[in-house]
Amino acid sequence: MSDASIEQIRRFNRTVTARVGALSDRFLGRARPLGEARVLWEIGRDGCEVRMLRARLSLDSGYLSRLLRSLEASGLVSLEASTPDRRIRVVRLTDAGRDELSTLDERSDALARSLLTPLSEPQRERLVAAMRDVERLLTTASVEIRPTDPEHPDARYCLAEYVAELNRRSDLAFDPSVGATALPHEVRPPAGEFFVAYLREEPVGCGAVKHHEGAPAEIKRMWIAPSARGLGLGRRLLAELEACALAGGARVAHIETSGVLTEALSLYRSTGWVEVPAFNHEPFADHWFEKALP
Amino acid sequence: MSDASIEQIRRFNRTVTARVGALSDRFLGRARPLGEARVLWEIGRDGCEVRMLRARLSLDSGYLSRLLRSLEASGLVSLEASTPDRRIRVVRLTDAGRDELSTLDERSDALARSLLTPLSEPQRERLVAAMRDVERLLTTASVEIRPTDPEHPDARYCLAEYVAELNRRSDLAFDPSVGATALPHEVRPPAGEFFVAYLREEPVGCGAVKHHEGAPAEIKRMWIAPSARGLGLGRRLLAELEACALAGGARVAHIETSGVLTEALSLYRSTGWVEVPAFNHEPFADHWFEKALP
DNA sequence: GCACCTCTCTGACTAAAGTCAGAGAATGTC
DNA sequence: GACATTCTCTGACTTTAGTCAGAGAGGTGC
Repeated sequence: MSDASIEQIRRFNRTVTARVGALSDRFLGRARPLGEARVLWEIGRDGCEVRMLRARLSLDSGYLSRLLRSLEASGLVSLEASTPDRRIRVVRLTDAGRDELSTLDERSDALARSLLTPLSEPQRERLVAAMRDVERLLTTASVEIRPTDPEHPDARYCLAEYVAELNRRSDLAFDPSVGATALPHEVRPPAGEFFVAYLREEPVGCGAVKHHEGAPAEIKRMWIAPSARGLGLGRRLLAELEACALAGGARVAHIETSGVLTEALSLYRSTGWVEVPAFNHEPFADHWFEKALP
Repeated sequence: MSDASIEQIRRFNRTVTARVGALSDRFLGRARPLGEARVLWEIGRDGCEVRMLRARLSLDSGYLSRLLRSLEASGLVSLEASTPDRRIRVVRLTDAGRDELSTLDERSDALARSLLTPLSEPQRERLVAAMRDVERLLTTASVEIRPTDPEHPDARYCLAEYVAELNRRSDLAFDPSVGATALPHEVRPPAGEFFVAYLREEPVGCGAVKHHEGAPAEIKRMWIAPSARGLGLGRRLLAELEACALAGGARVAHIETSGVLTEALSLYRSTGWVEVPAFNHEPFADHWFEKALP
């Protein structure tokens, strides 16, 4: 990480927050306090739980409560108790709120246009492409991979999605409870470890390691949410899992997978894993890989 | 300007202001209101005139006055009257202020590092490169080209720099008052027009048009500040001047220039101008161009 | 010397943003 | 059924941010 990189990022921050940040605040905030505009924006067309809002905007509960009250008084949102759990409140846009959001959208478009108009066509293309890169890489950088209990709701959610995806893509019905080889206690310290990848506090991937004293560690249940693919996240998660296996004392790691998971196959092949003969009888597996950990 | 471009910019704004913007506010602002931090930052190591600060941060004079008072009370800055004009006040950082600025710098570096660390080396390189592109293109986009009176101080500044540069780069001494062909009244409506390019309210380029009823318009005094080169600004300024010539009724435009201005030569050649025999006797000129306006 | 600038400061405001402690309802846990 | 927990709301605050009108000191041009 060179000084020149750091310097470049600082220049970027300066230019972008000055130009985009300040402008977008002005654009969005006109005629409505910025806080309210942000809330309105974040609620979105489909409504949203209040606690979600609080988490996403990281606002004080009292403050948010007041903001919502003010929006309700202006007739832009309506609040109601959530049906299953009546402590939770759900906020929805009224028709007027949707109109307001549309004008916010228009302003946001106008801002975007104001950035593009002074540029020539090739410059515009380069700007948009560069913005796409920055946005994707910052998104990638903001993913956090955290050790999580395999029975934590987020872990369960990921596992369920993983199974659903396998079944969707494969003819064989995969039932994780039949011949289960990654039971909670097997991927929980000290036997192993389970990781969940979070993007803005939402689970978007998982993976597990099973330690085996004096034998290769196993990497299991690696999954990335479709919405988070193409960010290079798989590579990062895999590196994390390998590091975990190594830290657990393994010198070699094993992975088995199904040929229907084509992204996984190419990921393994491009990161130093070599295909080996079957080393177990996982019913859904048809490819087996091995890697020597450095 | 496609919808996809607009959409991409909106996504960018969202991601970047959420990630970089909010973070950098938090990073910079800790233990000190953001307003004060920004002022401290903008004063810089070498001190600065108060009116400069006001212009650059576009703050109300009363508000800035109070911010400076508060910084002075914390012992971070000292104020003194400027020596030539005692109305103007100059702010300087004290030793404590410089320390404080260093910690701001460190935080800014830490922020930059926090963006890079989760990424792989190739990703880092791409992020930095994309940030450089975005920063440069946004800078370009934020340049405003405004019609300005040729005797306005900003216009005079640009002209003086233009002359100085010609003399620096050429053996011939160029004296704009000898055989002057772009006198103020010639490049002021209705006879012509003078343009100044502003970047953050500072003049970074100029150019003039002289209309000639029923004859080719002349483009004159085109100059871009060295600090603003490489932004594609010359091309934009030239387009503006051509548009002005066209709006003034010309169907053809003329430019003469000196071979020492190599960037200008290649700009003209790459934007549809064709070299023609000398059409005037400008003492410093050795290349003459013509372009049919669409 | 006079009128007219320019730059800065002060006082008197308002609005927005954010914090904190605690109350109250609904729910899950044993 | 008691108890802890979760989620939301209220009241009482503080701090930032920003605006506006006007005063006063210092300059410039004639």
